Amino acid sequence: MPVKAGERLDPEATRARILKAASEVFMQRGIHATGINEVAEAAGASKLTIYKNFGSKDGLVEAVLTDRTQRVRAWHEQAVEQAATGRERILAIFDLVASWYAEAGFRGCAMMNAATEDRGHDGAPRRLAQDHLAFYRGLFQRLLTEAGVRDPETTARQLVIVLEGATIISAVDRDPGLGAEARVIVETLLDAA
Amino acid sequence: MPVKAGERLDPEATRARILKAASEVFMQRGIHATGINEVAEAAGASKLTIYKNFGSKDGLVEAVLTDRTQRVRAWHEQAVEQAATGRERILAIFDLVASWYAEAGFRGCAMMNAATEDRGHDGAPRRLAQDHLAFYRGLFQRLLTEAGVRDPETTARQLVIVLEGATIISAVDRDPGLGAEARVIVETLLDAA
DNA sequence: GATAGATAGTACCGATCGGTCTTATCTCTC
DNA sequence: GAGAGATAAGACCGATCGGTACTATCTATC
Repeated sequence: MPVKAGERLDPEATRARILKAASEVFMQRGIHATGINEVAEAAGASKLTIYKNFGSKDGLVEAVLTDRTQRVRAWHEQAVEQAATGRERILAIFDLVASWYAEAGFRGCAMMNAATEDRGHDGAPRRLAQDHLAFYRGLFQRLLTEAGVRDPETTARQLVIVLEGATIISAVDRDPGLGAEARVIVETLLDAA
Repeated sequence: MPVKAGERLDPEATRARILKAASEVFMQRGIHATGINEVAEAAGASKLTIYKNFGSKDGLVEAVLTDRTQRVRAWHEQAVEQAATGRERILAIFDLVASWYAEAGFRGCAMMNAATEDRGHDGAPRRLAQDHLAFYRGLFQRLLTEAGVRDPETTARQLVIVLEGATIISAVDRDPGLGAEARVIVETLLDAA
């Protein structure tokens, strides 16, 4: 049948529903391992609607990753704003990711995972992953400058290394404790900076 | 034709040749994206020989990763033995990985990449990746104990985070400078430990 | 209420994948 | 030199994939 009986006809909501379902199934099973039919079933949408909205699987992947990085950035900006000092603001980022590690079904960073799956290509996944890393570098550098650190650029790069290292190990080992461990490293690096 | 004319008939060498070719093509293009036919062509072997030796693609993947983790461990043990003090030995590990980051076509850690591609399954890739992380933890803990660090277990976990973070960022950004950056972090952590 | 757009469901297509099988030809061992 | 094992080359199979086409039916708009 067409349009589930009694439901509103809302293209925006349909697109958002597909994005959410695709994001979840891509994260849990991997992008390459997930077929469009699975996305359609998970989203309660038809393949026609998916291709009307995103053109191709690559287009869907790019849209999912773009949506994801934007949401993650917004969450970080929000968490930072709710903390007081420069140092507290930096630690707030690691408290936020620690809460992600503790979520059921945590599978790492969507952008790094996609870039890893798509290695060998220089397409959207790798570009978006690089942009995502650059966002972290910029955010840390801004906060470190506010905190009066001597070399914000260098320390920012160090914090990104710690963040991504904790993320991938947490995903592989299914260990939510990496959030606390990363925080300890960050405090040491901030003390030394 | 059969057996390339004039070549020795050496099953061990054939198996090793397939492992090497599969390892390279898997790393460059991704495991999921690489078909058995591509492995066969890269190895100069037939599909029959591959399936005789490894049973299935999963078997080949497991053999490649097992071979890889063993080689990496041996290289690390060797690099460690050639350095003098406990601290120098730890830094020797990061000098070794820094040289990997600088290699053309560096694509990250084979075990982490495979586990990421295969997320959603609890098969050999994830198990071997966990074993690989455990090896690093054990090696660092041993060296930190030799160096007289107060809490070798905690510091070892910190060093693994730095190592894996630098590795994935180097792979995504194609930036060999991550090796030097990781070394600086490690020195800071060792000074504080 | 007529028209247009959005959508579900499903069949379908060509390509590719993992895996099997056959054939022929090489090397090695006795 | 005869038999056994190893190997290359490639045809083949069923399943699945990304993507398209078609039909039917819903909602939104005028």
